[in-house]
Amino acid sequence: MRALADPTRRRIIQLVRSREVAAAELAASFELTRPAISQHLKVLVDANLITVRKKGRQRLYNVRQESLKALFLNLDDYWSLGLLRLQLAAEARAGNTLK
Amino acid sequence: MRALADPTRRRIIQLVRSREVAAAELAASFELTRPAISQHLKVLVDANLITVRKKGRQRLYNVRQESLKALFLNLDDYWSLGLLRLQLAAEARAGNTLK
DNA sequence: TACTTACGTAAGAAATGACTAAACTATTTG
DNA sequence: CAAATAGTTTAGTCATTTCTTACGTAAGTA
Repeated sequence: MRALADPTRRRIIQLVRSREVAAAELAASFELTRPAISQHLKVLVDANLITVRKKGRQRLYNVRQESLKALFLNLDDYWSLGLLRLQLAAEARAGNTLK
Repeated sequence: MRALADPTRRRIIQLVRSREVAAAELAASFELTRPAISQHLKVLVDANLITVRKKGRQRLYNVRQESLKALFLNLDDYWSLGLLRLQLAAEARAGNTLK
């Protein structure tokens, strides 16, 4: 949860959400130095929110959707939000366009 | 999001999740001084995650579930987690015990 | 009115966090 | 092997966060 507190890290997650991205490419998306991004990536990896894979001399980062989902489901439960229940109703109302 | 980074504040949210709780009662649940708790409460109120109500000389705090839900739904969308979709399927599988 | 209760606010210390520049490591390329 | 590339690690700075103690305030009580 602490790992999600920083806006840069949240953007990183968004960038690696759909595909593997190399560290340099990530750094290019920000106005920060590469070490700064590298450190953010370490935090995210340590928090188990993203994965790293070595490919040649680059490191490819990718989101770990399951961990993010688990985190949210836990909080939903911990705080008795009934979030999922809510959405269930909303989708039923909307005519069940997906399934 | 930053407001949720602190573990003390997350516990506070849990404590005020089901009913209104006075500041002193909250402080008693932690090994922190009352001013410390008061400051955490301020952060949570400023972040619009909980509400305050004056009753005589006490201040009653209560969670603002809608804000929390909105926060999570936004992140779910921002990160394309499809969290709700996932759960929808799980519940259908479980036999739709709630509705 | 004076005292107590239930808080909040202010000021400052200490810890944590987010950077940068410089140095280091591993991998490919000439 | 030497040089370049892709990246991390280290050391140090500055800003923010989190706490405590001391003080201030509003509401009930004797």
